[in-house]
Amino acid sequence: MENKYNHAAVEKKWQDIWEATKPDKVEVDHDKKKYYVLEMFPYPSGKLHMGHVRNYSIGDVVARFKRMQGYNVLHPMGFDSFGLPAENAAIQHNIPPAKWTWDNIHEMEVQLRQLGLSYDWDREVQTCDPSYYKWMQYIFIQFYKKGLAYKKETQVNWCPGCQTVLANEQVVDGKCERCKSLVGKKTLSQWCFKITDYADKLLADLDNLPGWPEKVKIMQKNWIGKSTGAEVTFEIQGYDKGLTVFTTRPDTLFGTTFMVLAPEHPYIDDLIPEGSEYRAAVEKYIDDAQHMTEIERGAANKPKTGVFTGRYAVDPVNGAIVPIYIADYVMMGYGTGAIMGVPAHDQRDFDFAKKFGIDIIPVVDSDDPSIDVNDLKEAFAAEGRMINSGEFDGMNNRDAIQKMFTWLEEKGIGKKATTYKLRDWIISRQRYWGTPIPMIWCDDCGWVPENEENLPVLLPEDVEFTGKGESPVATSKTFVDTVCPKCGKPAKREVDTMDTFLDSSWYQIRYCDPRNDEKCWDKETADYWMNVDQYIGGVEHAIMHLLYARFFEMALHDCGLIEATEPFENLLTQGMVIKDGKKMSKSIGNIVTPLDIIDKYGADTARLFILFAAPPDRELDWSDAGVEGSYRFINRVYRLVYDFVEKYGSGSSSYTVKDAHDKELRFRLNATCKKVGDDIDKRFSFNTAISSIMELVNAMYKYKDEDGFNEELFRCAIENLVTMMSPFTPHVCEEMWQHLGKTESVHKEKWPVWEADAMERDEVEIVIQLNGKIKKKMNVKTNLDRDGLEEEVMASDEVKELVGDRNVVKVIAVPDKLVNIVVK
RNA sequence: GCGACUGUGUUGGAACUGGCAUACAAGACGGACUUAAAAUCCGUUGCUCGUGAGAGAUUGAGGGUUCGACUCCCUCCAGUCGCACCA
Repeated sequence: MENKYNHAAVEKKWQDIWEATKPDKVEVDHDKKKYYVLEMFPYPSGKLHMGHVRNYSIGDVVARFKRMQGYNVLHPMGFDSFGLPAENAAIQHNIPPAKWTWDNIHEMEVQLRQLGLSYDWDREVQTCDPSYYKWMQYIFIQFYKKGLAYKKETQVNWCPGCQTVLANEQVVDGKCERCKSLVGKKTLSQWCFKITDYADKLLADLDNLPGWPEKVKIMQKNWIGKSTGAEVTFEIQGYDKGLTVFTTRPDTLFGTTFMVLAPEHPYIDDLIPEGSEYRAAVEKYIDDAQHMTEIERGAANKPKTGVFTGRYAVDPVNGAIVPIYIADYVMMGYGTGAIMGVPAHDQRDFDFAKKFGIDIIPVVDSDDPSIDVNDLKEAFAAEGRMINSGEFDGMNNRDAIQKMFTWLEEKGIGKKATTYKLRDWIISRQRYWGTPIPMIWCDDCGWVPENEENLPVLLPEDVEFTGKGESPVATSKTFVDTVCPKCGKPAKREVDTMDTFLDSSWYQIRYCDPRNDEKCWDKETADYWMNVDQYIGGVEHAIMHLLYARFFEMALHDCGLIEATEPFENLLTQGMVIKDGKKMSKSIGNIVTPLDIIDKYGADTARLFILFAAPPDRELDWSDAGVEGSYRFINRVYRLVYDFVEKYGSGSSSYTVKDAHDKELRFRLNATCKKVGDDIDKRFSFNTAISSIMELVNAMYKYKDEDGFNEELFRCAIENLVTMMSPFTPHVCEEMWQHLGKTESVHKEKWPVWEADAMERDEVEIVIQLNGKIKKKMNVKTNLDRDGLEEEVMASDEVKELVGDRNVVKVIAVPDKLVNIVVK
């Protein structure tokens, strides 16, 4: 051991040893309790950023701590390596996506190893590897067979600049993230997953996830967007089909004064035929709507627009004749794409009615005398008493809603219905760098899945990257033409690839059995490890990734491939790393590169700082001075250990307590063991765990200079200190441990157990309050009961003087804490 | 607009179940060591008043519950994030 802490040498030394001896390799062991800790795997952009360091430092502390507690810990790492940036590199720099990606993966592997993370690297997966995406294709086929995958005409985001389809996440503020063109819409035939089949289960099972942040559950709940109401069918005059609307307010049916169709509604072409005097205006309106972006159309407070169709509908509850309009404030994607307009009780309908001069008929009266429902300034959406509604008059409108459900059903004009905001998941991408969809089009048999023994369907390499039009896969001369797996006739392969969110929806299961060539995983093995006990990642994945992964787990369960129905038992969403109050970004120029920090201070310092500076779920403000502080602390501990070993060498750590200083140090040591363990295990409060370790170190420095140095006790304290720090700063602790004469790794140690008798103290300082204000402090015996404490305190001269001749009204005594004397 | 979260010294943050507000760290200042600097070690350090012992106010603002509130309740303000014409 060098007398000065040399982070570069120490970290290199132990990383090499760990790489050679693989201390974190795990297998199924039914004699041990398992613990599966997982951090969201990175996209291989080539460079690690501070967000990664934070994410993986948190996971590593948990993994190391759980191992010390005796669990069989699965802690894997891999790469989410399909995706658009690789393809952009191909287009811009003519580098094959595979080369670009694999180069980046190798670079990032090196950087991850430099952080000293305790992964079982033998389980590493890369989603772009054929041995991985083979099983992606297998799963797709299982979903297809279950009826969960289907192809349909659907509207997609279309970038006119790049001449290609974009995923929702590639549309930023209504613009293409690459060329900044305004994104429009286009109808294409796309593969979809029936995630909506699971809408109810995805929603209901959120209640079975107490280990998830409330915030994430609320976001998913809103995204699924369940609402219950009624479907009601209106007759259209002179048309043979009825018009069905969805409403959550059937109590307002009597107040309907118009109807609105979404511009994409399928009836429109039929309802307003060629030759109709309204046709031209309608066509123009729909055309304008088509060319509007989501953002333009969806902008809040956008003035209402619309066009009359020339048609009228009949309100089934009262026979009223109401005009039918087309307006873009009604969305085809929600409900039935048509609404009943009740201007008196819906603000949007109110705005529309005002603009088009439509009647406003109130059907719910307010109890508030300041609101006259016959002269509304805005829609009245609150609770009230029914009016103008036939037999429902006089009822509370909430009761009327319930009555209305059965009434509608009896009359055969409607029924109770549930709708969701959640849409089916469009998974086709007109992209190259993704998993090929293993489907074949045969003119005779239609869509046929590739035979499972022929998987994987490999991505072709003879493709051109033009960045335009359809998938680059279509340009391959070897890929497209094939034969039908069913009838053997010439057939064509699907050229679209899968959304990369599919790849990351099941990787957590593949990690359980990552080298299996025969099956996607051995079910028994996967059932041993799954589900993930602790998942850690950024909150930006609260909806998409986490919802998709939950859907996959449920669907895979229904395919008989896995027992669990939820993938992630507990979820920790870590906050962003910011600097000077702003997000780290190139344009602001406030990026701090992990490699620079590792170079200057070492990985242990980077890890310690990032865990110490803020609680894990909050934003973390990067501070160069703070990093210095963490570095100083590690040095301070190192010196403490070094000086001790130089003087005393190795020896026994079984001690006897000799004096008050010894007793105090023993108390501090045990209190720290308890607090650090609890902070990591129960609260993920790494910052306070570290601060109490710092307090222990301060106490040890103080003890060292006091009379009666007890070598064995101090050795015990040092050993426990190094053990407790090892999850945070694994390299330097391993080095110090060795220096203390230990031959086994510190990471194989058991977490220190605190001793109850060490925590017992004879005296405790309590607070004396007078009318709730702190006046004095007093030492009393510990464990006095309420009465005993009150008696002792009230008997003391100090307190008598404090109270004086005032009248004691009440005394509140809290054992071992305080006594509050209420006087008049 | 709806929903969620956050608000504590100069700064990051602590206070876990209502019981000593400001732990731990950063910064600043002072001292020791040094030819000097760095490093290290020790000390001081939220605010106002007071020479001082000490006193007073204080956790975004205001109110409430309580013997006692950073913590619970109500109203409001500011910031961050998510959703957003969802029928």
